[in-house]
Amino acid sequence: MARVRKTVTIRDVAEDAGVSLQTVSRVVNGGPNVRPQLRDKVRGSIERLGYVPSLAAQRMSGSRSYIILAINDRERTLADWRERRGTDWVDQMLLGGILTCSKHGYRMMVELIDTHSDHVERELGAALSALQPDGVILTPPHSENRLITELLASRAIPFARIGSDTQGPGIPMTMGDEGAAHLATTRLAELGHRRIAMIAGPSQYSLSGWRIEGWKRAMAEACLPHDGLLEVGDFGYESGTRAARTLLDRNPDLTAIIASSDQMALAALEVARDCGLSVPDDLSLISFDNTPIVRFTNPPLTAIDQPIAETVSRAVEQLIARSAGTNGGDVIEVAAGLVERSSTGPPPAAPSPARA
Amino acid sequence: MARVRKTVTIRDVAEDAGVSLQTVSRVVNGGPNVRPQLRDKVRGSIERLGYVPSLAAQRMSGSRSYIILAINDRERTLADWRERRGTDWVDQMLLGGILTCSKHGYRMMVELIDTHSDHVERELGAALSALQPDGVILTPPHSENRLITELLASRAIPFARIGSDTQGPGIPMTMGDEGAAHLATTRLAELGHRRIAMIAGPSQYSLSGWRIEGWKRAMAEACLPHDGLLEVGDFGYESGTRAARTLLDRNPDLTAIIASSDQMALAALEVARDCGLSVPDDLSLISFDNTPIVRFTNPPLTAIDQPIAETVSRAVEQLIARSAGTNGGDVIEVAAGLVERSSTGPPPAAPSPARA
DNA sequence: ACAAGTCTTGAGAACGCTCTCAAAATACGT
DNA sequence: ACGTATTTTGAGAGCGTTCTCAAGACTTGT
Repeated sequence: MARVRKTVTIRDVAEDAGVSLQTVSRVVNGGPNVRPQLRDKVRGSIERLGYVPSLAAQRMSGSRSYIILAINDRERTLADWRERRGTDWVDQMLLGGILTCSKHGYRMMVELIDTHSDHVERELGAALSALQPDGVILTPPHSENRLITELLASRAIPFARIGSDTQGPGIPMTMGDEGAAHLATTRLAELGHRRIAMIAGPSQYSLSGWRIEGWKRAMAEACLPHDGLLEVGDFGYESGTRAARTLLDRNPDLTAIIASSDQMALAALEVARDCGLSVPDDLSLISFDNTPIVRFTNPPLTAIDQPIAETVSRAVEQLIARSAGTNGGDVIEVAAGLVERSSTGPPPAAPSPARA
Repeated sequence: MARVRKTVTIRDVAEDAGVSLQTVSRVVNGGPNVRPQLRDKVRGSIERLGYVPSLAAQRMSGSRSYIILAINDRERTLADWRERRGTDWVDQMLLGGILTCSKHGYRMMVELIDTHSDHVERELGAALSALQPDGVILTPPHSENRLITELLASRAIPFARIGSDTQGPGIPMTMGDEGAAHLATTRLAELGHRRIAMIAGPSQYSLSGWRIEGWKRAMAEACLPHDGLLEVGDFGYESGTRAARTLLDRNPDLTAIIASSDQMALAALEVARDCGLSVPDDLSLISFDNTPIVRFTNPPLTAIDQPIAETVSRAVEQLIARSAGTNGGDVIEVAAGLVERSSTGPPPAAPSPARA
C-alpha cells in the first residue's frame, strides 16, 4: 500500500534548498534580485520535490487569484445541452480560454447565470465573492446588462464585454458582425442574387443591429433595395421557421437568405424543403455561427465563422495584463470569416416553377 | 463614480450580528449546536451584507477545497474543438457536473491532460497541487491509466473512473456498454437483419470489449454467426472509413452496421453512399454517442445515447459524499438508451442490385 | 579606506477561514 | 438546591502563500 504523500509546500522547498521561504517565493514568481546561483539551486529543489504553489494560498496572501471567470447564460446553455444542440459558445470559450489561461498560469472557470432572473446580481455576486476572479468574460446578452457591468465595475474587477461596444466600464470586444454580414451579402450579390433577405436576431443584442447595418450597406453598395427583406427572430429554431415563411411568402422573387444563427438557418432550410425549393439551386442560404452541426446538414451550410475562441483568448490576455483596468479602452475587434459550403450558388435563371 | 466595495468577510458578519466569528462559521456550514434564535440573527446579517465565504480561504483552513476536477484528453479535445467536431464529452461532463456541483456548493474545473505524453504524472500532479480538488473524475482513456490512478491513490484523493471497471482504487462507473450493444444488435435482429457487423473501438478501452461482448451475446441469442463481422477502429473518421470498406467488401450479404462512435458511423454512411447503398433501405446503421451532429445527417442516425451527464452527476455525488474513499466500491452503472431515427429499418428483401 | 548607495536575503505580519479546545450557559438527576 | 452531563459560545492557533520592511552583503566614487 502506497504511503499517502503529504503536500509539498514552499517551506519544504526552502528547507531543501537551505534558503528562506521568501526567496523561494521570489524564484517561483520570477521576482528580481536573486543571485543566479541561488535561483538555480532553488529551481532544482522545486523540480526535485515537485513543488507547485497552492492556488488557494496564493489567493489568500497575494492580490491575485489566478482565476478568470467566464459567464454564460444558464437557461440557454442548459437548454442547448439538454436538447443536444451543442453548446458552441461554451465550447469555444473553453477552447480559447483554457489554453490562454494555462499559458499564463491562470485557470478558467465557467459560471452559468440566469439572465432574466432578478437574482442576476445575487448569483454573480456570490460567484465573485467565492472565486474572487482576476477577470471576468461576459458574453451576450450579459455583456450589455447594466446590472452586471455595474456590479463588476463597483467591485473593481476587470472584465471584457464580448459582442458589445456600448459605452461604460469593461473592455468591449466585437467579432466583426457588421463586416461579416457585409461579406456574406456581398458574396451573394456577386453570385448574382438581387433579393437577399436577412433574418436578424433580437434587437436587444447590439450585434443584431450591426449585422443589419452590414447587410444594408452591402445591399446599398450593390444598388439593391432591401425593403421587405428583413425579419427578426430570437436565434431559436421556431423563430427561424416563422421568419423564413414570412420572407418567402412576401417575396416570390427571393433567392437568398442570411440567417443570424445556425438554428434559424436550419429552420429556413426546412422551410425551403417544405416549399419544394432546392438549396442552393432555388435558394441560397448563409448562416451565422458555424457550429459543428452545419457541416452535416444536407446540403452543408455556408456559414459565417465567429472567431469566438480567438476573441476569448484575446480577452483573457487583456484581462491578465490588466491593461484596461475597469475603464473601457478602444473596442477590440477580431474579424469573422466566411466558410463556403454547398448551400450557396448562383440564383436560378427564372423563378422556380415550384413558386408562384 | 461608484465607490469600490470592500469584500465582506466573516468578521464583518460576526460584528454585525454581535457574535463571534466562530459562530458565523457554524451557521454558514450548517453546524450543530447553535440556538435557533442566534442562527436566525446571523442568517439575517449574512443576507443583508451579502456575505459569501471565500473559496480560497475555506480551502486554506479547512480540509475541503470544494472543487471537483474533471480530466479530459487534451489532444482529442483540442482536435475536436479545432476541427469543430463538437466536444461532446466535455459538454456532457459540464452539464452533469456543474449543476450537481453547484447544488452542493462545489465548483467544477476542467483540466486537459496529455494522455500519451510521459508527463502525465507531472501535468496531473501540478493540477492536483495547485487546485487540491476534493475529487477527480476520469474519463476514458485516463480512467484506465495506471500512472494516473496510482498517483491519485497515493495522494488519497477520491476519484471516479468512468468507462472502467478494472480492479484498483477509485470508484468504477460504467455506462452500460454491454447492454447498449446488446440492445442495438437485438433491435436490428428484430427488424430481420441476419448479418450485423460491429465496428469496435480500440482494444485498450475496456468499453470496446464490453460492446463486442454485448453484440456477440445478442447475435448468439438470435442464433446468428458473427464471423467476419468485426472490425476495429480508433473512434476517428478515417478508421471508420477503412473498417466500413473492409466489412462491405468482405460481406456482400451485410445489411447492418453498429459503429462504436458517431464519427465512425458518419464514415460508414459516406462509404455506403459511395457504394451506392441507401441507408436505411440497403444498409441499417446505428452509432454510439448520439452527439448533436447525428441529428442533422441525411438520414439522421439511430444512435445509442451515452448517459454521460447522468454518470458524471452521480460521480460528483459519490465524490462529494466521499462514500468510497480511495478504495473501490461496487461498479456503478447507468444504462444507455437507444434513440431511433431514420438510419435503421428492415433489411432489403434481396441483396441490393448495386452490390455483387 | 570610508561613506553612501545598490543588490540580495530574511523575518514577521497578514489574508479569511476552520480547527481544537476550553469556558460559559443551560439542562438534568437526585 | 447541588453536582454532573450536555449544549452553546468563543478564543487562539494554523493553513500556505505574498506582502512590507529591515538587515546584511556587496558595489561604487572619492
